[in-house]
Amino acid sequence: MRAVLSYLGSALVSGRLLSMGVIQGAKERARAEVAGAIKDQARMQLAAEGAARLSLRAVARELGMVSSALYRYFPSRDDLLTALIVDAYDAIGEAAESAFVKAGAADPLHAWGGVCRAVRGWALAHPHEYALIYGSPVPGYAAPQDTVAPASRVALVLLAVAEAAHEAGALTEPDLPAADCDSVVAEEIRQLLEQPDRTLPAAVAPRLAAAWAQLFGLISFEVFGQFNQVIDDRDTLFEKTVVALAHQVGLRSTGSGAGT
Amino acid sequence: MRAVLSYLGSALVSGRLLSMGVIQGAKERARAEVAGAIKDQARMQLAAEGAARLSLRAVARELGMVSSALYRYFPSRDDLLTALIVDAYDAIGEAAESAFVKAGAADPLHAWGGVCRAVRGWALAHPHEYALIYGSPVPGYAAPQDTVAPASRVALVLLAVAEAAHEAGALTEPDLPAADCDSVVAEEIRQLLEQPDRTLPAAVAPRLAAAWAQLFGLISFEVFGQFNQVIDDRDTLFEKTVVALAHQVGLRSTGSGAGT
DNA sequence: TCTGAATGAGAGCAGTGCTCTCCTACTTGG
DNA sequence: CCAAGTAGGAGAGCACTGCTCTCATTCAGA
Repeated sequence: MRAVLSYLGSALVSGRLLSMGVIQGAKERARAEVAGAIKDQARMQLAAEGAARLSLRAVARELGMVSSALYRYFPSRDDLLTALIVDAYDAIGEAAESAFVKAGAADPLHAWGGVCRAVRGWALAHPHEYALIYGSPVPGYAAPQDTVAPASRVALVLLAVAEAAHEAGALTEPDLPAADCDSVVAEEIRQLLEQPDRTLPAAVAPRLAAAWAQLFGLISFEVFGQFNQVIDDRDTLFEKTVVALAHQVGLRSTGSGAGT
Repeated sequence: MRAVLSYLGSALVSGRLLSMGVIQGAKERARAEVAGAIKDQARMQLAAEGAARLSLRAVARELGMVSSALYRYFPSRDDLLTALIVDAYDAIGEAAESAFVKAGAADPLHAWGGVCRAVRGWALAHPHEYALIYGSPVPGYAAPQDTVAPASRVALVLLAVAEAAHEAGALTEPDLPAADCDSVVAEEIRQLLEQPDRTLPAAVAPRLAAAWAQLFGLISFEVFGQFNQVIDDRDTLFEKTVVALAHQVGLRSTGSGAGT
C-alpha cells in the first residue's frame, strides 16, 4: 500500500492541490467564481452539443454578459477548451484513484477491475468530455504543458496497481530481458521507475502501456458507437476483456504466483 | 481460403463496386469529375488542418469557384464529410484486405500480423483521415447508413483471418459455452455467422470484437499522441501487443493446436 | 482623495455554412 | 434545326462565429 500512497500522493500534489490555491482576497475570489461559472456553462454546452459546437458567444449569452467580456478570463477559445480538458483529465483520474483506494491493494485483480470499471463508468457518463480528451485532438491544438500531468493520472493508477501486485508477489515477471524494454519506454518513464522508492520492474512498463491503450480502445469503441449493431452486452465483454488485459500485464491472484 | 474470398467478396460488393457505377454519359462524367475534385481538395485540407478546420468556402476558393456552386454537388458540409468518411473507411479497409490477400491464409499468426500492420501503417500515414473515422464522432453527426458497410471492412478481414485459422485447425476454441456469447453479440453479427457457408464458431466473436477494439486503441494512442514521452519504440510495442492479441483471440501457429 | 488597474459594453472585422435569385450554357424533344 | 427545359455557376445576403479595439465604469491601494 506504500506504493499506492506514493503514486497517488505525487499525482495529487502535481495535478490537483497546487491548482487550487489558498483562500485569496475578495477580488480574486470573484474572478475565480466568474471563471468557474464560465467553465460550468461551457461544460454544459460541451455535454449537450460536443466540443466543436461549443461557442464562446453562446456561453457569454447564457451568462448574461457580452462575448468580449469573456476574453478577460480566457484569452481564446482554445484556452477555455484547455481548461475543460484539464478538468476532464482530473475527473477521470480522480475516478480511477478513488476506485483504487476503495478496492485496496490486497487483491490485484480486484483492484485492476475496479479501476477499469471506474474509468469506463466515467467515460459512459460523460461521453463528450471523454471525446474531448481521448478522441481526435482538437485541430491545430497542441496539448500545452498544463495537461500532461492531469493526463497521466489514470496511467499512474494502473502503474500503482501493478506495483502493489508486484510487492504482494502477484505479478508475473516478463520473460524478455529488461534491456529490451528500456529502449521501448521513453526517458521520462524510465526516470520515474528508477526513483529510489519505486519497486516496479521496468520490464513491465511496456506491457502496462499496451494494456492502458487497449483499455481505452475498448472504452472508446463503446462510447463512440463502434459497437452499435455489433456488441449488445457490453458489460460482459468489458469484464472479460479486463481480465484478459490483467493477465496480459502479468497480474495474478494474490498467493498463487502463477495461475491459469 | 474459401472464407477469404467469400468474406472479401461480400465486402467488396457491398462497399466498393456498387458505389462506382458503369461508365455514364459525358455530362454525368463531368459531374462525377467535379465532385471528385471537390473531394480531393477537401481531403487535402483535411490532411493539412483537420476535420474541424475544413471549410467549404476554402475548398471552393481553391477550386476557383464560388461557394454556392459547391452545394450543387454536396447538399451540406456534413455530406461532404460523410463522403470523406466513406472514402477513408474504404481506404483503410482496402489496406487490410490486400494485406490479408498478400499474407495468405497459410499461417494465421502471420496473416493476423500483416493485417494489423497494414491498418497501423495506413493510420500513421493518414492521421487526420484516421481521426475522422476513429476519433470523436463529428458533433451532431449520426453515421448515415452509407458508412456502416465500409466501416465494417477491417473487422470483416479480422473475422476472415480467424475463420481461415479455424479451418486450418489453428484456432483454440473458447472454453465458455456458446450460449453466453450469443447474448453478447448483436443480432446482426449472429445472422452473419449463421450463414450456411460460415464456419467460424460464434463463440469467438466476442473475443474478436474485443481484440478489434484493443487494436484500434493501440493505434489511436499512437496517432493521437498519447504515447508522447511515454513510449519511444512504438514499432516493438505494437508487434508484441499484436501477438498478445492474436493469442487472446485464440490464434495459434498452424499445425500445433495449442502452443504457448 | 487620487490614480491605475480590472472589468464590462459595444462596435466592428473577417470568416463561416447556407439560401435565394439571377443568368448562362447545354442537352434534349419535337 | 430550333425551342424548351434544366443543370450549373455567380453573386448578394443572412445569421452566426472568434477575436480586437475603444470607451466607460468601478473599485482597491498608495
